[in-house]
Amino acid sequence: MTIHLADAGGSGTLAPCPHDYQVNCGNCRLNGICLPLALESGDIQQLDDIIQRSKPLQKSQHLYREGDGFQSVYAVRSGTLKAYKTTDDGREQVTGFYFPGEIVGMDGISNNSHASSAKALETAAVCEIPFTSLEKLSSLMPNLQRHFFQLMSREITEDQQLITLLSKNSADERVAALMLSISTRNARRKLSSTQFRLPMSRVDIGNYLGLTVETVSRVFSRMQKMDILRVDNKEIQILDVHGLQSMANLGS
Amino acid sequence: MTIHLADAGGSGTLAPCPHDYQVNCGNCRLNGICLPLALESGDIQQLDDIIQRSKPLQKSQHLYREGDGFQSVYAVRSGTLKAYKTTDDGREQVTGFYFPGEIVGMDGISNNSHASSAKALETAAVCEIPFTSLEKLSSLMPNLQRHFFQLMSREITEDQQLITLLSKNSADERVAALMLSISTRNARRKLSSTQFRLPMSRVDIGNYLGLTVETVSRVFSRMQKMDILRVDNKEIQILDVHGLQSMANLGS
DNA sequence: GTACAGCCTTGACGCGAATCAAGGACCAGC
DNA sequence: GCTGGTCCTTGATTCGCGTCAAGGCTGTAC
Repeated sequence: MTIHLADAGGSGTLAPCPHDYQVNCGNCRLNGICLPLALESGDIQQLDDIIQRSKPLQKSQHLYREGDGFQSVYAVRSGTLKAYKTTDDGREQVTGFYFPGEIVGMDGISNNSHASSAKALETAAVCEIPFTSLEKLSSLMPNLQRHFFQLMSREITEDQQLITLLSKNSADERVAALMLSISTRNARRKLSSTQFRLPMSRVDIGNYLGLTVETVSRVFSRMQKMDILRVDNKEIQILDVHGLQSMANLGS
Repeated sequence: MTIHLADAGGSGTLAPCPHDYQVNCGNCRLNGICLPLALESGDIQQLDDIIQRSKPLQKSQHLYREGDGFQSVYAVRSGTLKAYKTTDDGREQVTGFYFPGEIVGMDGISNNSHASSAKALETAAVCEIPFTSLEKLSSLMPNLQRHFFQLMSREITEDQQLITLLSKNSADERVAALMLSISTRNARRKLSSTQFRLPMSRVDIGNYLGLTVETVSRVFSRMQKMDILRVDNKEIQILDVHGLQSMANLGS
């Protein structure tokens, strides 16, 4: 038996990867929802040229940490990441979960340093996109520039939805909204929208939704009792989508 | 007596303004903190050429409404705006306050339609920046492209700070943090950081911070009793900055 | 001046989620 | 197998803020 992965388990930044894992934007099955969206094949090739692929992150390994110098944004290729900030008193605010096809790291652009940390919730692979290269390419490719503006704008509107959720909605509504969000994002990737495994812990969910673990757990129990969800540890099955939607009770 | 301002008081979108109010980016005293930041004078002229200035908005007049088609972003030149979303049940979530030199409307880029409404809290003037023109100019001027990326990224990090505030901090801490934020933004514009008039109502503050009017009012009373602030209706005087900071108890 | 509307403040009370506490389930390592 | 650690669940209690209610203040129109 041969060990292929040298330098495994390091907790620092990514090491460059000697081989490319035979993946490129042209043949990646996420290219319809990821950055290459709206690019023509010639342009995709150019984008592909600036992207660096490295060995996967292990569970709980950091992609970057709060305060690290900002160099790149990252497209998630597989697995899930969480972005979070740590407050003075050591508590954690999760600012987002990132699934395959989604871009993480855009909060580092404003100060040239990352405003949050990003950590793998399970084994995860990312495509590193050096930002200065992306900027140059964006100047040449209006579609890319526009798409990246749109991605940043989407991050803004999603954050604003979370703000509303935290400010106006009950614990039940918050958890229901998160389940629906995960369901929708799964559907985008042609996965089941009614049955999935949560990549994050109850603590992470609580830290994202502004709730304690106990409350999250109680909400799951309640939903199970109402036959809206079947919950088996991290396995979730949505039994009643409409029930879940009316429980989420989302504004506009 | 001659009336110069025709078409006053309309509640719709901005009417083009026949004259330019003798303002341009080159001589605007906000150009050190606004979009022209980091541009050379020749470039500033080009930026100035795409900007449309129109007559001021009256108090409570809308700049745009949720769902309106997205055409432009806006730089605040004077006065204050609030951005907000209305939930199904008619409640209002304020997503931000915008002071002179700040850019509002970036949440419309992702869907080509505004995700929130923007309304003047007092008489306010804005510079309208048509987005397609801004995109073209950005392709030609790397500094402008970068700066606009940074502005969007800052909006993201600020939203994330609000998320943390809503999720982790008490009513006292939230109000203290807002007062400090306003104080800082005043300082940026060379105004007093310790004495100012709040442009927004208690209701707006509550809708921004996820609190009720009553709670906001109680917090102000408490701060006054502790000699941290002097509150006279909308006039605020910060008596003890350090007290206010420790009350805000902000993470990282 | 008076009247009215909108905004702000203060008090009494109740509810929902945090906190505190205990125990069970699952997994990795031995 | 057993052990220890982490994660999850459930119950009892507490507390901060929302809700309800009443009244005062400010500004504007007349």
